[in-house]
Amino acid sequence: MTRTPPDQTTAKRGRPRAFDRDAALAKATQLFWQRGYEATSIGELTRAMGINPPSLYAAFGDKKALFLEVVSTYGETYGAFTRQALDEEPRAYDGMARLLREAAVSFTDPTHPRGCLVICAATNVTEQSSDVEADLRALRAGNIAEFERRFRAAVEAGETAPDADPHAMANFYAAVFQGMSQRARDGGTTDELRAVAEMAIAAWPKP
Amino acid sequence: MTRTPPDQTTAKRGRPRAFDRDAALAKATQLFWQRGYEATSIGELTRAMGINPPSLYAAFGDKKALFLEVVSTYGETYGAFTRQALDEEPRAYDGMARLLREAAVSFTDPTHPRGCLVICAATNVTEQSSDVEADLRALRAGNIAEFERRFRAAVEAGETAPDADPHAMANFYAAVFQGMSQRARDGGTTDELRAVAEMAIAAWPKP
DNA sequence: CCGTTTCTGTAGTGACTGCTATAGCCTGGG
DNA sequence: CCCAGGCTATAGCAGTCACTACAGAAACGG
Repeated sequence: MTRTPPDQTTAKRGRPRAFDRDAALAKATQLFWQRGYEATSIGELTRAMGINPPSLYAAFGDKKALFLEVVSTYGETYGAFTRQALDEEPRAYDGMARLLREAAVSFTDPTHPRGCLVICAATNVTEQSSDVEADLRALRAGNIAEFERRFRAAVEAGETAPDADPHAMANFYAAVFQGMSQRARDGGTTDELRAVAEMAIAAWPKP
Repeated sequence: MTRTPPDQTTAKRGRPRAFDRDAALAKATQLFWQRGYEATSIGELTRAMGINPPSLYAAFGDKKALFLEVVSTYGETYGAFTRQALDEEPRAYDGMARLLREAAVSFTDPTHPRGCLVICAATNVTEQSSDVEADLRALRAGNIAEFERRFRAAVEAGETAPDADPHAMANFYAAVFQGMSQRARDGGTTDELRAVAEMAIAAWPKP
């Protein structure tokens, strides 16, 4: 293990890297997001990134590590709106409504691939990549658990009908969110996704 | 083009087939359903079907044709409940409710892979299989169009609020259905999917 | 019996997969 | 100025992919 993780502040001995690491990562993100993990080959990646295989492996480790880094930065950029919506809105209802409405826009944004990378980029996978699939699955499970915690607090705070079930609500809104991603991939328009969001918001068990 | 399509009633000249074509197709269905189209290799298929590659190609054409035949029989068996629910229930509300409740059971049935094959078996795909992806996409689009037709009739029949939007409703229930498939793939239980179904059913715009 | 037809297993095809050995290039520190 | 360190490109690794040429086996009609 001689490879240094992304750490651009250390001493700069040796020949400097000839490409922009962040720009290359962004290119990889686009490809993985569009085609998925296994359907994107190293050849496609290096071509899009404008580098040769040894440079990719020196900079990112291997295909799996590159993908996980893509997923990580995705969560801090494109996918950050979900956590923000829940964190910044005082009431769970407002947070979930904002989350779904912003998803309708983000999932159909023409400046990047459609849908959510965490949901769609590692679904059809061979046995040898089942750990990558499991990683994304765990991310999704964490998000749903976050939904449920938020909803449980909301029920206790009287923001819902008193008999509302936080677990059921978390599963419902997760299914709607993941369904919206799927619909976006299939070509659903922003307005169509917005309509889905509004019907799901209207299903909130009001107090 | 000397190959004969599945036609077991024609004259039986030549050496007879040594394996059960339907049983082999069922095995292929399980594999494609579980892993997806491209992640399932001919080697895995022939091993599971108990035959050699030439037998597979003689009986089914090629990988793409085999998959499409799998999809076709899937629609007449495992996936038939969706059409039946809408066709057999006089009221659209009852049809959709039944469809979602049966999906909660079917998507988590332990006797076969989870979720819906049409939704999940060709999502991450290379360029050379984009036609397969498009085929399933078209099937999904057809189902949504069917939802919308059914809902439009329901609105005109006064089975909903008068200002209900059939297009929005079709998109909403399609998203929930596809989301339930995704949740099932991620390990969601029958009861959790049932809870999702009930919240979606409760969102029906009642008259 | 023969000849035709179709299936079967063996053993490959070329093209691609993720990945890397090697050698040369370019930089810093001493 | 030299050398060590890290990046670069070329070229190629073993393995797998979907698919098939070939020859033998098993059924039919005549």
